[in-house]
Amino acid sequence: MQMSSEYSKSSVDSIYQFAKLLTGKSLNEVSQIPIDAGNIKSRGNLGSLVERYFFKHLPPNTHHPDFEEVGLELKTTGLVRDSKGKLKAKERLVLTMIHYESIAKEEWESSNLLQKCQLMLILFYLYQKDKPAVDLKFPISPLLYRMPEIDVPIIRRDWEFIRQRVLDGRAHELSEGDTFYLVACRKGSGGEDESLQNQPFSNTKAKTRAFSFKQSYMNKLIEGHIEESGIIQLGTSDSLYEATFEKLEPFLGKTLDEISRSVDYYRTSTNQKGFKHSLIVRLLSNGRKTAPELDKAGIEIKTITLTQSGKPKEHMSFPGFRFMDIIQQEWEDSSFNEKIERKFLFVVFKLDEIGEERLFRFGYWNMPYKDRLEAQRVWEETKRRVLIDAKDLPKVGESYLAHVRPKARDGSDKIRTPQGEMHLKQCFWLNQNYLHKLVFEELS
DNA sequence: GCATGATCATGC
DNA sequence: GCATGATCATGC
Repeated sequence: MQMSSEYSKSSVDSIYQFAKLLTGKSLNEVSQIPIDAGNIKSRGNLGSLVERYFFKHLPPNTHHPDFEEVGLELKTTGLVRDSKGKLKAKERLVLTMIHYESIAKEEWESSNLLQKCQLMLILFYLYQKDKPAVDLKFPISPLLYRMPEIDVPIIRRDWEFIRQRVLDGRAHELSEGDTFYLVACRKGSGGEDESLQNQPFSNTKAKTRAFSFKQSYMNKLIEGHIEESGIIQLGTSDSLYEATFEKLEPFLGKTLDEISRSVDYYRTSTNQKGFKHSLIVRLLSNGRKTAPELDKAGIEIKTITLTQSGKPKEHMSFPGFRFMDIIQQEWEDSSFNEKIERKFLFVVFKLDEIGEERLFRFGYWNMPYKDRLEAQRVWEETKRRVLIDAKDLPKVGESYLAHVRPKARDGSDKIRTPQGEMHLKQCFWLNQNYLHKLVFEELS
């Protein structure tokens, strides 16, 4: 992918857009400065490596946010997969140290915590044991976290609870279970003397603590973020899923042109009807015309384009059939049956306000049994009617699932019917309405 | 806006 | 030359 080497530190959006370039990559793959030998092997501190090698930004050594000018704090945090393959927070997100002396004098509105954490850019990397930090990938797009209005009262209450403990001279009694979203977590090494601090209203030393968001709070954020960005959560770590995800996810929301440029493959004619399909194959196969791995798995890549209102622009066609063939076949060995039993990879585009197509979502899918029965019904009905009158075949209104329509090279692409006439070649189509339901109910 | 009819460029 | 995935076009 072509990388822009510049971003503006005075624009949140610019920083955010720049950060998105990390999506699907590791720091090593995108770093514009060679990474020092010492850091190449490092297994920790990815956050500061990202700041140094990716953002080329030296954060202020103060309690101000990393991007001070726009009040944006940068966080880098780990993800792991649970047993079902879902992405989860590896741990709590540490926000900022608690200074017992100063928090006692603070008000919520002007608190250090709020200044630092109401606007954060959170980068999620996929944690892998023993792997150098610079090789860890960022599998999902960064999250621009603005403390949700609905969460503010709870976080504020948590903050006030912790502050009150300090005011009561009970900072040493703080525990993670005290609060709901925001917790005072232990910070520092083994709990030896050096991790003890003075507190203003008691002579008892208190453990060094930092504000952090609970792991469960992080999981909620991640879940919401994944859903919102249309990322499909795949219930498997199968490498094919993984590979597709890594290739497509960075382009969610991107225009067709941007995807086109990324693989250096362009539409040559406005009438190139299979262009998006070819483009996606190239994107998935590192620029090749075919994706043998997906072919081998019998995966059927289909693109769908939605109008601004979210309806599929077209029905979806399948290979053409010959009248003289279908009347001799059984459903089980028909090509339509063979096709719909496959696993599909749907890649969905949507027209934006100015008519530009953007990658909207994608996902694997296979047709549920009940719908396969309906497909069979339409197929049997087609076979029955071809024998009677090949010019009268199931129309779109006759099934919620599929219908039959022409599929020909041109007006002369006609074939013989059992009635002895020549008629335009036909194929099965999945109905727009069915695709619509599928995209919105089964792909997310 | 929908149903139906009619093709298009590509790649093997 | 032909199958394919997909889109364009027309009429109501």
